[in-house]
Amino acid sequence: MATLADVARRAGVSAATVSRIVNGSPKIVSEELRERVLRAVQELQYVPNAHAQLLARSHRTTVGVIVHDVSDPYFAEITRGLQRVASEQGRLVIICNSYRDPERELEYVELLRAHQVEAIILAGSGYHDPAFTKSLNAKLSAYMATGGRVSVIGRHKLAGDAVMPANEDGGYMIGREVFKAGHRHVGVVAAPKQLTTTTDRLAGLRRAAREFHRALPARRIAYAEFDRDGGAAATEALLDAEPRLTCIVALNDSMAIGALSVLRSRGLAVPGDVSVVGFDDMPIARDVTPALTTVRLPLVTIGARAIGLALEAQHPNPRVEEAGAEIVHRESLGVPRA
Amino acid sequence: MATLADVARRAGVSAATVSRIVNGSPKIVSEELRERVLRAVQELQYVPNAHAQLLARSHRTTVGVIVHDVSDPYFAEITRGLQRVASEQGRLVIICNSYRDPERELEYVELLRAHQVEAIILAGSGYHDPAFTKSLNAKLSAYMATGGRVSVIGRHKLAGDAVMPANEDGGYMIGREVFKAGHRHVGVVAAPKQLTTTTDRLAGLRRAAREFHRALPARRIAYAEFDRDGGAAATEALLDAEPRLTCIVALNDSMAIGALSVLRSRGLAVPGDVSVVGFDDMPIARDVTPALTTVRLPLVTIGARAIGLALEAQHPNPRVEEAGAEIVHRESLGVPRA
DNA sequence: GATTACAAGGAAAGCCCTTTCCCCGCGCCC
DNA sequence: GGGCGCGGGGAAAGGGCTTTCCTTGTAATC
Repeated sequence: MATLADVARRAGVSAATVSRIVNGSPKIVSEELRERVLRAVQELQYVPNAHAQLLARSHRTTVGVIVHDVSDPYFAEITRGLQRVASEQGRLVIICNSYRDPERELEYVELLRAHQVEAIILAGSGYHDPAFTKSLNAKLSAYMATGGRVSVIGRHKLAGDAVMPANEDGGYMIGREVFKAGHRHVGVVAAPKQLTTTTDRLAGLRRAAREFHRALPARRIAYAEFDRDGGAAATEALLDAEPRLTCIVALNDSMAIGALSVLRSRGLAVPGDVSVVGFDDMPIARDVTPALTTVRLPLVTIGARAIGLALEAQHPNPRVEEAGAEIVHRESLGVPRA
Repeated sequence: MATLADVARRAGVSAATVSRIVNGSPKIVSEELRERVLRAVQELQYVPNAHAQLLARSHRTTVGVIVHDVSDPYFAEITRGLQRVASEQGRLVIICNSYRDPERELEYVELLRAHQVEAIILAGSGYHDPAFTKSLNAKLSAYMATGGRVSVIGRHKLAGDAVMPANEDGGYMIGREVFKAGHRHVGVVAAPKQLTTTTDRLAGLRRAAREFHRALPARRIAYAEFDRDGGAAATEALLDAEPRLTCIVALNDSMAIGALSVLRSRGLAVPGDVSVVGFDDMPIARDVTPALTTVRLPLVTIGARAIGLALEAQHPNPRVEEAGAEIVHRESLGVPRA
């Protein structure tokens, strides 16, 4: 690889001059040298070593994002918003997939810190695991202590600024819809218990249930992986245990799609026999049959705000912003069969 | 940020010793010093500066991947395979989204080179644009000239090793199914003309048409964006121009889903009135109604092989591997209405 | 007891760039 | 004509780490 020094030698100038030209420094350089240098850069196919630059420069310009999985539409949306703001502000973003492995999350915080990122954005559900939360917080605090900025999405009790999606509220809103429609035997297709997203959304559902004087007994809640196949598995379990179910509330749209598939294979009509509702309003929700009634979270905005908080000038107090939810009415929720 | 020197000072040893301990060098260090150093590392929350390390070390250990969009299932699958091999081989991967912008692709090659990556993997359709191809090749060659490895997925005429998905063959196979079923008025919902993926898949379709003595006139091919909404738009255009269509071949599953949605809103039954077939077999293909008949590409394997080629010991000649395709029969393809 | 051999740790030379500081020469002013 | 200011360029000091090469102290050998 050609280096700055090679270019300088070839152009017959000092390294300083090359650096100034290549980086467009404000310092004035004569047209003649500029041309010579640019020609040498071309001829040698010179590209500055990014690591050397980062070492030499003091200001940081890249931010790290830790998500469960970018290819999951939920995170893809968040990331989209985040990227937009990042490029507006001239920042590069490094994306890390934790695949919901707390250990890996810890490792990535360290990796990002090693890469001297300006800020770390942590998106995705938290875990009900005090030991883990503590060590994550320790790492995050250490990072913040040295000037790093941290911003989290939908996480309780973590250092740094936070944007909170309306998980509890959204659960409440969709619960109301379901109970308002008259459903009494409602099953919940839930994600793993130790995810805070699960408990938050469930809490909202319970609040709605209380309001309508309905029960949400434990046996009507099935926990499984937070994806399509998990949704299918949980639905099977629920249906086997409670054949009288008239409505299934899935804790996200992927799980709802799994539920739909099981229902179809059992010959149950949706919403004729059983209603199904989802959560998140991912793009595919409108394209399945029947189209999903679900709750929309402003994911793109959430991502944008998270990075916005992180990039703003230093604030003494961690700030918490709430992001609302809204019901999207489509076709998968009906009234219970008489 | 604490530095190596800080740790050394605190532990009362030299920087060399700290480096050896932190990196687990083979050189033997006494138990006593090791403990002192590790304690200092703990107390100072020391994390090595990755850029300084990369600068000081000679061997590269991260590979760069340029895709159109990781959140697109097509690339998500490829990336999954690629990541697996990468972590098996102790490599980190940097993912860059070009969003199908050739300019950005060029920039990313440069960025990855600046970051001293060991290999660059380029995934996703090529462009019918000689000028662009030439400058991309120039950049890639410059990179390879300095020891960089390049491996491309589904791209014609590019430097480096290549893995070729069976676009032409897949097109041929799905075309055969369609014509075998008796369809005579077949419309194609195609991606932009300048993508090689489009022309390759179309070429396969044409080969099948010739074999069955059928025509595929230009007016029955509608070009649009390579996504769900593009599929919808192209389908509208096709239906307006040729109301007698009995089958729509979409050039990927997303476009097929867009087609399905238009057909539904026009009250046309699938496959009763119009059949629809897709391409790629992305996970959602089985969950839409009707489930899509499509062609499956071994995307995970393709990703794995691409990085495999790149990481293997130097080979003089660029190698090209072919990856097969296979038809997945589901419900969206029927026989034409009599 | 002198010599050798080796184990353990340190000094210092890079890795490649940015940026401050300094120097030189020129035109300008009084 | 001497002093000043300034435009244009270079020297060199980092930035934080790895690794080679040395030094030192100790044990082993005859």
